[in-house]
Amino acid sequence: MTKSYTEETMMSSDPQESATWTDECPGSQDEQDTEKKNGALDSMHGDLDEDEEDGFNRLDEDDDEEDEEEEGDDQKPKRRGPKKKKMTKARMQRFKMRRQKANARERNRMHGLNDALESLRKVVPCYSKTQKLSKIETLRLAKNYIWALSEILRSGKSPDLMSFVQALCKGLSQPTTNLVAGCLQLNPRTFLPEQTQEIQSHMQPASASFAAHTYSYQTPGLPSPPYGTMDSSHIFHVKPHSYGSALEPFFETALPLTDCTSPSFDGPLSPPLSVNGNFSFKHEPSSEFEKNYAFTMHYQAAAGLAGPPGHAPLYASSAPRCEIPMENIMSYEGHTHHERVMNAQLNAIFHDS
DNA sequence: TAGGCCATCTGGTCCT
DNA sequence: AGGACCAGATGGCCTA
Repeated sequence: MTKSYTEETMMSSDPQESATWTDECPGSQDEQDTEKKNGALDSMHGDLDEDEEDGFNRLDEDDDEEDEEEEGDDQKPKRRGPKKKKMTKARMQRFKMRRQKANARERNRMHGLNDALESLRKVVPCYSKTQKLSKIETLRLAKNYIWALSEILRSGKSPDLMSFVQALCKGLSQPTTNLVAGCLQLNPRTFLPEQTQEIQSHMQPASASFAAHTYSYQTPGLPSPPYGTMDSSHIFHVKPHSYGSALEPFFETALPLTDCTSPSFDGPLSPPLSVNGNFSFKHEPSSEFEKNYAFTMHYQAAAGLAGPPGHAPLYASSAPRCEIPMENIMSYEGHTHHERVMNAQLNAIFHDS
């Protein structure tokens, strides 16, 4: 929705015509919804318009009835303090005008909030114009992403793609997890705990550490599943048509790897892979597992940025690489100059030194 | 049809 | 007094 309910609009709308003030703003579905809702609500007020005096007198009567219930004695004063002002037609109009202005402000405020959320969607992994993440999933994914990037900077070591995706998907719903995996062209089954254990055995220490972090936190207090579970079991419940099912029986018996009681981390992780899609991954399967599943991400020379000098070589690991067409991960269109600058900076982080 | 997600309205509270 | 912010309520849309 792009409509902006200006104060002029609100001010120009005669309260007497409140049932139709939104008719001046036809447009999108949202706008039409707004019109419908406003119309419905205004029609309620419209009823008040017709007999507003009666309506507010009824309110007063209700209050009086309450007083009678409370005090149960007609001889006692019905109300203490200043007597309620009678709602005259003029006061009713002012009230409606204030309410309309407040509603317009609130709409604009929420639109601003949604705009900010949309901006956030564009800078977290797996941005898609067609399949938008929900608000809550966007926030969770962003939190994971920030955590993952921070962890990379802190440790100066690059995780493998699997660990990164696991971190990204922490606490996310199953559909979102599938979406992230799909965006990264990963088989969600590779997140399975068993696989993770095997992966970790193949990992370079840094990656293993990263994965350990991945499973060392949980999202407490989240609502009903699939949200907020520390284990990754929901990740395995992928749609059959989305991914291979050769190992399905195996995964169905998978045991949770995660210690769901650990409060050490409250958010998911996400790899530096999406922001601008410029990271290079080469696929050189070096193990049977990797040949089957793995797209192990290798962050070139990520070390040394956050770590002590001379730490960089840690990242020139022998970990397998994969080449991921980043345009599939995130669309570049719609990114602002600022975002591109940020992407360039991130690239520098992972490619320099 | 139930549940999830969303936009909007609304009244309350706090701040300027 | 008026605006910002918040949370609850409500109803629409969509999907499994």
